[in-house]
Amino acid sequence: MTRAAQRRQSEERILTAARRIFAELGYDRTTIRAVAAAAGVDGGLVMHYFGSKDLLFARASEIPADELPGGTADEVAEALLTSLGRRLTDEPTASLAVLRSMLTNADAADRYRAAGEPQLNQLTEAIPSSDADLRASLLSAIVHGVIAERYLLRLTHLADASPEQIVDLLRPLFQSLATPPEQQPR
Amino acid sequence: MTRAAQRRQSEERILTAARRIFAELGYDRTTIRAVAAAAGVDGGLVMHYFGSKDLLFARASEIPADELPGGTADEVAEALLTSLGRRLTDEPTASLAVLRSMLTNADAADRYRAAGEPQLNQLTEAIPSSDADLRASLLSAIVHGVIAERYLLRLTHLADASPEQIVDLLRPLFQSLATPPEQQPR
DNA sequence: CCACTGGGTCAACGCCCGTAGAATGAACGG
DNA sequence: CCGTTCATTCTACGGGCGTTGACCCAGTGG
Repeated sequence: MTRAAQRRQSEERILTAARRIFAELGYDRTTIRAVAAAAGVDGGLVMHYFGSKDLLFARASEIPADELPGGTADEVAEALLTSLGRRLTDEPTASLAVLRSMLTNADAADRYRAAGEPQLNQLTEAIPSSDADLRASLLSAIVHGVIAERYLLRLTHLADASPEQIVDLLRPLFQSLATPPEQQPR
Repeated sequence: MTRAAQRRQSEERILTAARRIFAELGYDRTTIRAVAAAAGVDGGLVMHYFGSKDLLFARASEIPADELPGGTADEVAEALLTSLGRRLTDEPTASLAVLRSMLTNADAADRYRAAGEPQLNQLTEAIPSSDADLRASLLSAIVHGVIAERYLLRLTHLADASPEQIVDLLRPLFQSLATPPEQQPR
């Protein structure tokens, strides 16, 4: 195998292992040695490629931004539900790594805020109300609360439920938050 | 000062410092030395009194159970809102210590589950629906999600909002979750 | 007043971690 | 074919941690 390919493969194996272990144990409890062992390489190699544990975490927890399409409050709420349904269907390991670490690691907390900010802004703009920012924050808190308890804490009823069931139960809540009283149809 | 009083005072100072630091940094990042320093004593004394870091955490994070009165689904939902309002008004340090650590510490996760279980059961029993357990879990997830983002992540809009404002926005959501369709007045 | 209990301190041990740097050997380019 | 690059490993250092046990000294009870 060529050297370039070898390197790409090793980096990929390290990143995959890092994502899994960071998501399982959080930043503090994952050790570079453990990641290296899971990837089948030596710890020094991880250093050599990624520079430090912080940088490895940064690379392992890069999250593809899940943009919400603009539109009316109802449409944006529905888009947020769809996005949630997707994240409840296939487990997003990289964002779980951030979620698992955000309460005990400042970097992870920043990354969490940064990842949620565009969604938050889009929600805020779509909600026609003076307390739009608080409503948007509550929506975001609900989404992340559900994901955290399902995947990280594995509370049985949330872990066992189907994505559709959860999304259906949350739909009226999202509509209620997205639609202030003075805008609701009577 | 008598020796018994001296000891009680020292234990109390240690526990208070431990609660604050555990809530701030989480289990892993708080060191016994830091707790001892904050309490103005030596690290060895903490060991002497509490036996181990785990036991100290257990003692520091004892949570007074916040029982929900029974009743109809609506009443229980309102009681849950009241309880939330109380927790949004005066910061519950001990339960923040658990919350901060639950994603990275198995003990904290267990304590979190144990603390939420009675509320969860009471909610489940009050909700007249086959998916009552999922609805109750969602309610619990929302409560904890809001508290976590307000106190631990300090997302500005949630941290700045008044408890009343938050409770008022959540009331319709709680009613929606507590009242399944076939029970709703038309 | 004296023997003793017990609150409190201090220094040290053993462990694990992130990180650094030298060493090795196989792919590479001319 | 040979010098060089580079993927990879190995060994070690320095620091922080939980935990331990010896030690000191002020209350305490008789």
